[in-house]
Amino acid sequence: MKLSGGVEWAVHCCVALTGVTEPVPAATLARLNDVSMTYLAKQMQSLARAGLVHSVQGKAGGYVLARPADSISVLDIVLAIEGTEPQFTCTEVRQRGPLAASPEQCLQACAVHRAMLAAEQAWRASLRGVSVADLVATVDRDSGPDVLSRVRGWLASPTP
Amino acid sequence: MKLSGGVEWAVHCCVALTGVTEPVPAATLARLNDVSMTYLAKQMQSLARAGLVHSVQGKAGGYVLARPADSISVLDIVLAIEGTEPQFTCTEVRQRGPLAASPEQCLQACAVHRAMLAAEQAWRASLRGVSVADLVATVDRDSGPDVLSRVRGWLASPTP
DNA sequence: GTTCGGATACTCGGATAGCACTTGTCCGAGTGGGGGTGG
DNA sequence: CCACCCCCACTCGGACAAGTGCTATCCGAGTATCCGAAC
Repeated sequence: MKLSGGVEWAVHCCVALTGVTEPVPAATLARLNDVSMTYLAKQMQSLARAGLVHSVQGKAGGYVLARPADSISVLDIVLAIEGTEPQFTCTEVRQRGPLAASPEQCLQACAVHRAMLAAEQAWRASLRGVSVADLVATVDRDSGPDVLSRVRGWLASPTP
Repeated sequence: MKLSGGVEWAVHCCVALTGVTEPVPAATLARLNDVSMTYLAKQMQSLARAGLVHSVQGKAGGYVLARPADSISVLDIVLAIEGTEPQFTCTEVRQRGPLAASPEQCLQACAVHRAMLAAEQAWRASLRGVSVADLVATVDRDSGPDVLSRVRGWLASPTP
């Protein structure tokens, strides 16, 4: 029940990518956050595979957000990195053992399964309600708009 | 982001333990659910360590619920098995890299951290709102009260 | 001066090792019960 | 017949391996750019 560490990096990168028009290479994003270049590249690949960012190859290549920031939710990023399979897998304990229930008695999910499913739905709904644009607005409100503008400027011409 | 498989077993065992007065050994619970005896014993140990079930040693020993079923939430069981540490660990990316923020600018949690925290709180709240007694009531309503009564009878005198 | 071509350097992408955690298992410590023995 | 004591079988508890997925890394495929040469 632990989130992959790459999720944090991916979300931060999506926030940093807002407002930039030219592609940003993974190496630049890695230097910005001071993290492993190759590993962050892997996370960006996952984002590209999920269609959240658009990757352009070549000399001036890199990553750009594929959609407006207000249409990319944090849930999209988490699912892109972690995978879309649910966190709880019901093994149908009911149908095992000496008091096994018949399959026609198990047409609907068991009570335990439903409780877990409801909790995961709540979790997903909370993450779905926060978009990358919301995060940008929050950062601007908390720390001032110059923080993210400085990030965008650095991404445009990074220091080697 | 995957729950431990033992969580399912632990919840089912807690449901099965409702209404029984004499201690039930881990081996009996394992046979009821047709799962690995030794591994389920490990999960029951975690429940005992968390104070959810009371363990009695000796010849007629086993496990009993330590509290009324309506005061044991599914969240309690999940936390007992998975551990209480939060699923998301913020590595303070803000304070790293060439544009690192100063520590006094990071007095409150960053926007990403707060979004993840809110989602986890929603998840926990959903699980906290479901007690073992609620699960029992749900099973009784769905499949009839005889299902759980048969389970209790089998736990009292199990077939070897 | 303009245009075409190729070499180049830089990018992403998937395939590849290392490590931590979950899964699964085992044996020892402790305890209540049952049977034997003595009164 | 009853009470006491010892042995035992049964239980939990923590310590010990194996498998699986996350972490981290590398090298190859692909492409826009830049430079040079030809027209």
